Amino acid sequence: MREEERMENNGLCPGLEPGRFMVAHADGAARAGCLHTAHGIVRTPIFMPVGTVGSVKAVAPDDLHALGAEIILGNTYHLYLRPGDELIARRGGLHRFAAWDKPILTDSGGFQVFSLPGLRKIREEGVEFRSHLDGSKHLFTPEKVIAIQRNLHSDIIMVLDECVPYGTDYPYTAKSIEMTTRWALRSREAYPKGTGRNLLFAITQGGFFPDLRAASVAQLAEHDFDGFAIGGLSVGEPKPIMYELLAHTVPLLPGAKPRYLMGVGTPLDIVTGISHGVDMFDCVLPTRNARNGTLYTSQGKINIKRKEFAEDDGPLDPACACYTCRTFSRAYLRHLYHSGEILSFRLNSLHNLTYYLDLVRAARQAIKEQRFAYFKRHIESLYPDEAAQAAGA
RNA sequence: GGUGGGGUUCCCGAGUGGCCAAAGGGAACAGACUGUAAAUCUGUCGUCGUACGACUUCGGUGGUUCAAAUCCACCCCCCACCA
Repeated sequence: MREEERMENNGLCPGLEPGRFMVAHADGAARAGCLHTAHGIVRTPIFMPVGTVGSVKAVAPDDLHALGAEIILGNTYHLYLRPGDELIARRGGLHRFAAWDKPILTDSGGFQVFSLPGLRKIREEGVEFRSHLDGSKHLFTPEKVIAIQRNLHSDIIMVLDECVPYGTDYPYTAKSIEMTTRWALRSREAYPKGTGRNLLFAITQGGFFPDLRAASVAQLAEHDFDGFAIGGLSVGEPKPIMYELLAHTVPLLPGAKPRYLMGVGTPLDIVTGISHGVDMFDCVLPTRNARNGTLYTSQGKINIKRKEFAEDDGPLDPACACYTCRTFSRAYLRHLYHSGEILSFRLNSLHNLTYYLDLVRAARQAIKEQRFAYFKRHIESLYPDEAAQAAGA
């Protein structure tokens, strides 16, 4: 099956050069393509499991290979603080250190500046913050963050950005995108095109103001980044607002470059993103929810801890081919959850990640076969509450 | 047989006259989780009622008191030590 995928890969994007991105199929705004990184080709649209500290929680690389993960995430902030990017560099980089030989994208730490409350100062030079581990003070500059990610041997380096919370006013947001742009340009200067094999992605921001979103994209798009991300969404805003902004922003991003919607989202969010032309996604939901008992199935979302599953001998999802679904009953998975067993985290994570990877694979296939709109309606039908909410009901 | 300690709402366990349907923890039930300080957090948790509230409960029985899980008497059971 892996071999088959590889052949499809070759068939999908013949002659794709290292470091390049290619759109092979389009269906409306949705597109399917390939991104060539230093550690191999990633087929888009893709979901990237989150492995913040160099580990996709509860899941080993073998499992990730089995469920078809093509690229995972690591985090600059966390790995810099512990065990240290230089230590990882001495181990031969994050791939070798973590025994993951496929691509890795590393987030810049911009999100941590946003999400970790407490002492932090954002100024032109960079961000001063305190470690959540020991309270020690650190300074992240755009240049420093690039250096850290190069030490990690990241395949896709994200620039340092400022992610503003929902509710941030217009004047602040307007200034913020200007600084995020300057930071991105400093990042590009610190790591000129052609220096190494790592790709460099810029992050567009703009809060919840369409014109600022457009301005941020315009400022960044004229420069030679390898990809463009949309940051600062799904930070507490109502879903219709996020969807409107997504619909507004994605088409502005350069069509020839990969487009990455950061930190999003639910299956519906992802399919919606794909429909607008997003190529890459990451989110903690499948792994975090797995650990908290919320599982995604072909019938929609279920909470495995519910009493109704206590004597349910059926598989978690009859339509799923993952190890968990092939092997265990809902009753057993519920028991493992209630007993606080470590195996619960692993089996649930395995399943949810399989669901997400299957989802993007199915989306890719639907695009290829020109039936993406139908596919999207099907996914919407699985999450009626969320779809209604997104529609503003 | 003696001496001492104890029996509290599903479990453990606070509570020694009114502010007690009774702290806290656990279990149970339900919900949340979106570039992971998340193996986390929130709610419910005697019965009936949407609620103000009403009713029943602290081993048993009887008593003292305006008022008892709390005081008294007897009884039942458990634990420790001594015989």
